[in-house]
Amino acid sequence: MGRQPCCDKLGVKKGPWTAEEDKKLINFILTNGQCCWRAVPKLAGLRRCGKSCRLRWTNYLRPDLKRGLLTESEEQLVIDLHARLGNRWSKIAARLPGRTDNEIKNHWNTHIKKKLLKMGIDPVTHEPFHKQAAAKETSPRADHFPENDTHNLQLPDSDGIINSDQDNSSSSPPENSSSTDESRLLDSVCNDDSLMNCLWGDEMPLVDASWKFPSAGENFSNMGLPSWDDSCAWLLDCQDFGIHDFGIDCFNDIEVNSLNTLEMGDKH
DNA sequence: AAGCAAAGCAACCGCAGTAGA
DNA sequence: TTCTACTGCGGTTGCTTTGCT
Repeated sequence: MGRQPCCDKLGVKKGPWTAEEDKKLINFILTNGQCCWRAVPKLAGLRRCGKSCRLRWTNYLRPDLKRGLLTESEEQLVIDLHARLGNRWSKIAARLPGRTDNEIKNHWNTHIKKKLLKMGIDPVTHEPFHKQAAAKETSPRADHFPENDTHNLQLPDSDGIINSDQDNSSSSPPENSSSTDESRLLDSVCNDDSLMNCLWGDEMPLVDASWKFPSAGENFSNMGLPSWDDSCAWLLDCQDFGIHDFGIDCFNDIEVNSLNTLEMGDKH
């Protein structure tokens, strides 16, 4: 007869995670791997909903996460992907190793949207505003808000990918901005067949960032973690508690050294 | 230094699809 | 086959930080 509810809601803590909670969650997952999230809070000794644990882990604690602002090229990639995929942040995030959908979504809403508006580009349709205005005059059907304009976006095929021959108008850089370095970068990306194949291949990330979780008893040292440049931020976070508090003794000397170096560099 | 507003971001909410009982 | 939990996703909220007056 059904299953137990995900969490009883009563006595479940909400709001920002404390360092102590993070520590418990990381410790638990590093020891036991990702089992069913519903059981995690109980087993880890957390007064949190399983959903909240999963979110915290995937958006913040995962060791393969990059922290910090998106680079220019990442940002440009997001713009291009958004033009093709729309607000499907998880799909977009899948093409940017080490980035979460939440992070990209936030970055889009706070930075990229404004940037595009400044450039005179509608962040929803990726069309220059002047072009839209012209279309509005010629077509009464265009008389609606872009926010609701899902038809104006190219609908992807079953793989979520738009045919490139239909894509020229929506994703090619608008005329009034084509002289920027960013659009040139985008051009080069779009013109690179192998790269585009990689980009638009079925569920194929730019870099295989699929993060295999160690099964119980296994640790991270032999599972091909992403580069230390990419993942060090996570460890720096861990430094808040002391890395060995997690029982992560699997890091080799080089890794710990690089961590120390980064830590030194981070001091300001 | 204090107060206010804007920006940034972590976390929550609710819905939809999927899978198990 | 139906019901319900699980999971993932996108939208939204609200707290914290930063910048300005």
